[in-house]
Amino acid sequence: MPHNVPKISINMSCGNCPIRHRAICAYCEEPELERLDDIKSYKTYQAGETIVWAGEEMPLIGSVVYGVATLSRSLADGRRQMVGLLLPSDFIGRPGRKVAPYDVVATNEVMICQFRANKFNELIDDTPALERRLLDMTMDELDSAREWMLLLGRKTAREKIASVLVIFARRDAHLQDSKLGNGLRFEVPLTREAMADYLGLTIETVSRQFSALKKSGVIVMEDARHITVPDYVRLLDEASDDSDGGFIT
Amino acid sequence: MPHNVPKISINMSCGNCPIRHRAICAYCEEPELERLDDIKSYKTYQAGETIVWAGEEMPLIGSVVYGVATLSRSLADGRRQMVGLLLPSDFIGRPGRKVAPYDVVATNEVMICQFRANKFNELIDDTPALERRLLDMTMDELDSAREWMLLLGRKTAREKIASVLVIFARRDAHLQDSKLGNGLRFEVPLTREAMADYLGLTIETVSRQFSALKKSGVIVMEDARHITVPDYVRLLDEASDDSDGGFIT
DNA sequence: CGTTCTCTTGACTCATCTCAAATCTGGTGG
DNA sequence: CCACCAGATTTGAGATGAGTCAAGAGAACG
Repeated sequence: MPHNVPKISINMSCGNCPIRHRAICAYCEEPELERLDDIKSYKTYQAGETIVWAGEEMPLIGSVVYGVATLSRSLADGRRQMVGLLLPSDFIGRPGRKVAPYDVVATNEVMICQFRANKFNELIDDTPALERRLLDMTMDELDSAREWMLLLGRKTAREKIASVLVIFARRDAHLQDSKLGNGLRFEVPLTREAMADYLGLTIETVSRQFSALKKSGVIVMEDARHITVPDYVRLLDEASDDSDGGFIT
Repeated sequence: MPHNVPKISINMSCGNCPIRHRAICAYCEEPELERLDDIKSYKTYQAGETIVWAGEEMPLIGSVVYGVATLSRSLADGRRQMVGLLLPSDFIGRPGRKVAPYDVVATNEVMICQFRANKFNELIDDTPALERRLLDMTMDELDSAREWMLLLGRKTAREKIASVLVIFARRDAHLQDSKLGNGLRFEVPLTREAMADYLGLTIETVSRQFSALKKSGVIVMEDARHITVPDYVRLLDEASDDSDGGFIT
């Protein structure tokens, strides 16, 4: 397990789980948590490991506890598009689904809180707190998928890179519990290839746009994976992200 | 009202509504339907009318009864991306949402079964059939949004056009209750501009690809809005849609 | 019949991709 | 400690798919 990751005992109970208040279980109270406790188990996957293969039987349903995984689809000739990024507390699977529609790949070491599928399907049917939480999470994902459609369909390569950097910056500030602002330094959690798949670009274009943003002074690159943003508003501007009316988000 | 649309009385009750078995109310039984009946009203919008403005207060929550509407987002400089197509039975709105994240525009004349927002929010909280249906519909939408991400990020202009034609063909076959197959003839329900916004292209490119597919014999164009597909599998092939393993879908 | 809107086509530009090679990095074994 | 290797990243040169700008052809409408 990476050393900068919360220590988790395999016997951990839901009550002291790090994603307790953001995951599918967020709206549950004690009695419901106990039922979840009964049907869950933790499993870890290595960096690079494919957790689920698209087109094959859906082998699990559960939540990411730590690590980053990607959701992606491919065309027959190998062109690949990432369709989602799974961060801690995000949910994998759909109640009642038999065949997986996407590949799920661990980019880091990933721990998943897995539920036994048939048990979970029963549980969700008579646990409104669980179902409502899943609805809210699914609607949030739908909103981000649509935001991503705007990026994929209409943004330039430079805007795409700036946009993904904003996302990484936000994620990092959230993890560190620090504020977004100037001088922010964070790690790029994906390879250039994964970013290319995420943004609908080639890895060469990703690399070139990093260089271009560096040359323009929008970012400072310590190395390929460590970025400092001298002027956060400038970065937001490069992303053409008009969702916020000028507020730092 | 267009003449080829089901006749709908404004006093129609849920029991004989054309979208009764596919909309948000699909899982409801008589008593629940009656409660919906109480808080609903039908409203029609003209072709071209903007039903909801992104960034403004969400003025309604409800279902499309007939007609086609589009969901779209724009960047500050006017670049526009469609993020969803609303067909009969599709749901508009999110319980509890105050600000609309997308523009909703009627392409046809559209009728919407509207619910009073606060009443609907109350109702969904104690009507599991309603909530479960909304969850299923939202998950379906998430799947199609992700499918669309693959198209936007990785398909060529020609593949994009072929893909959207497959969608129109399916929709038409479904409406007509006819089978998909060779010699299929259908109407293109969107302008070239709307298709461009849908596919992340310009209208010129859309037009050129129509011409190219015509020249290759993949489609026959009676006029700009009426297409015949001599060989349906060929069209599927042009779309590079590998989701089905060769079955006609 | 103009008028207006949608659609098509042409000529040219440019952003991104493709193919290829160089550089950097971390890890391995001698 | 150093030489070597594999994988990740960067950079260059040239090709190309889609965009831009502009004009013309249909179709719909009053």
